[in-house]
Amino acid sequence: MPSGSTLHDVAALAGVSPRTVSRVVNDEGGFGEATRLRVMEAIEKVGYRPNMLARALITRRTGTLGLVVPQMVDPFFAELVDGVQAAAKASGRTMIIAKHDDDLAEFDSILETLSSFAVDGAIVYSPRAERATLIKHAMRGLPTVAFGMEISGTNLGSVLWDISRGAAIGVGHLVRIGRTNLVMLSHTGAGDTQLLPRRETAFRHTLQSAGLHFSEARVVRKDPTIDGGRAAMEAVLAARTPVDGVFAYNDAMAIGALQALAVAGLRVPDDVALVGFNDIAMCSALVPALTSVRLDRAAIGREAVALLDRMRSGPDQQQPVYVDVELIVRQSA
Amino acid sequence: MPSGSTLHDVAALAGVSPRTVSRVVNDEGGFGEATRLRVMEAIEKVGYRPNMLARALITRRTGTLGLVVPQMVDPFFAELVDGVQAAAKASGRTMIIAKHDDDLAEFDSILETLSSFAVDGAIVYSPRAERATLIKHAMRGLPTVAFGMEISGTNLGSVLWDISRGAAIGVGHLVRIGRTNLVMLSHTGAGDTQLLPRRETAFRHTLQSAGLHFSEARVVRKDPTIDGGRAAMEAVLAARTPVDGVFAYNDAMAIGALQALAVAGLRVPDDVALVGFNDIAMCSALVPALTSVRLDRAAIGREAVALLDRMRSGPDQQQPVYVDVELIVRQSA
DNA sequence: GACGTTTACGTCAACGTTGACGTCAGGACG
DNA sequence: CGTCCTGACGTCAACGTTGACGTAAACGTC
Repeated sequence: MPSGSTLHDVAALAGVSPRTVSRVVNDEGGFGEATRLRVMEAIEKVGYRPNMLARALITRRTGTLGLVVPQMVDPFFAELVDGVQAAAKASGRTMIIAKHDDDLAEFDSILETLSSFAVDGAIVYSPRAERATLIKHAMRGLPTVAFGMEISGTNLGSVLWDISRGAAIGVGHLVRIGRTNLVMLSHTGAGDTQLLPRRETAFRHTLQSAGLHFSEARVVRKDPTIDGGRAAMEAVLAARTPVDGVFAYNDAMAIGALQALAVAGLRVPDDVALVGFNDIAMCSALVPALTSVRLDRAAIGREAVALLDRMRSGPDQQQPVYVDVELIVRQSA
Repeated sequence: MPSGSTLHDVAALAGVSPRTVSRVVNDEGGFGEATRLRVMEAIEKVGYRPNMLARALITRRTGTLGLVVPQMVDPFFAELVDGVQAAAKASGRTMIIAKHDDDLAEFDSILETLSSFAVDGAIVYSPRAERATLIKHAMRGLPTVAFGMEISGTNLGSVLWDISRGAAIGVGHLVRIGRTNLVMLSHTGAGDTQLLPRRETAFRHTLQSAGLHFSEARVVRKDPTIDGGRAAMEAVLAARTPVDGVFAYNDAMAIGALQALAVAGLRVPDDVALVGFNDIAMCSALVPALTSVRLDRAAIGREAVALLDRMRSGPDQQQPVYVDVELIVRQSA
């Protein structure tokens, strides 16, 4: 089995020392052109590939980044992965991805694995905004960038987006197009304490500052899924709450709401305007196409990779990076 | 920085040799109970974590599997990842995931990275059913299981599902419920030569064996996306092809068709029955819920991991493994 | 032509771990 | 009491690579 040929094999064939082969492979300089050619030829002939394990054992660098997300079935995360991967590729690194399913033990074990593989850094969407695990591994030497939660310190950085502003823009749009009876379809999740209240708070504040009536009855909480969104919308309609505008916690809930409204014979946006959150790709494929608050996944990815770079070369503490949000207006509102 | 403590540190603290610490860590036996306790305590105190790089450099094993898919934005792949990951976790391995975006060079580079990290095996959904790259890395020593394409040899195995049968079942269901004017929404993809024709062939055969009329006009090809599905369905309606049953290449196209039918004022399933393919999770959340041909992702994952195990311990050649498909009947047909 | 500098290598050790093998004390056994 | 075995360690080298350093020849330079 030609399972592995090493620097020695190449060196023997080319009639030089392994160290010289290494120099050629890494293009360190310090070798003649004739030698280089002989070595390259030998490399070709024996099919030499550098052993990253041995290399990383010494250099403690691998050119590889780890990306950790809760899951990938939600298109938001799948698209986030795309964004980060594109950025990593653009800066010449390979990425390995892992998912933790919101399981804290799994999360810890993933970071352990990444550490032990000596990845150059990790980009992480932490389960339930867990900090302790993150800090532990960062202290042990894993440069880490966290998404959506503010954290800093040695080997730690964060990339954030302004959920509150996003929600305010989304709700503000409903107000601006003249809707006065607004409802928010929100998320029951107890764990997501970092992100959850901000949208609801922004919803309330925007209503109040527009002089519109707010009551607790105008926030319905269900699972952040299509089914949850449909159930929430059905609950609103069943309660005969007057409604001409709906702000959804995420796009999945908005899709569910769209279905419930269709079944009830209400037209979107004529009878009820609808705004989603995250702007997953599917939004533009819906009928009517869904207006949604966009988080620019490509930008998020770029910022995360760039921040990691700065962390590895710059001062210890890096400021959190904010990525802008914007409203993508389509047909539904 | 407590970046890394080694066997030596632990050994010094516990008053034994590094080799003994190694024995305790790996539970090899050959040490006394008192020693074990002292070592464990020292490990705890210095926060020792084994360095996988050094270990793997010798043992050539890491307890880690690589999973390579084209992308994860398509829920089919996201759910496939879930299935494989669950199986890997159940058998005590960690998984790292990578995606190749149907880019052959990227695919090669991913397998290279996995190889150089000495993963214990790779589970791969190859771009455009590419074989050469797969074979190359398998020969160099990477045990590999391929999805959806028949391949075998040293370090190679495959897990397959019967696309033809799935398509026949789906179309057969439309026939059985009395639909006679069937249309297939297919895929323009030129690359997917392995999988593509099988569905169309099964569609034609099933029609013919039911004594129904088949013509090329009854197969419309567009992108395998929601937009593509909608466009395809619109084309069918615009051509005034009589239609009371639709078989879609995948669920995304079926969703697009659902939209086009709704816009045209046709009821599903009363006027037109609709069958999708893959049974992504969203099928059950649609209105009407989508009847679809299911590929059991959990079973696929289990079989792939199990096959990899057999490959690493059994004879060189392993037979391809087939995973069953079934029709999940919901409201749309 | 003596001397410093550069170029093109080679040598050796180290990264952290495990495989192979050695050793020494204690116990069983005839 | 000698022999053999076993358990509980230790020693040493090796995995494949790179960092640190050495060196001999070639190349100026005044």
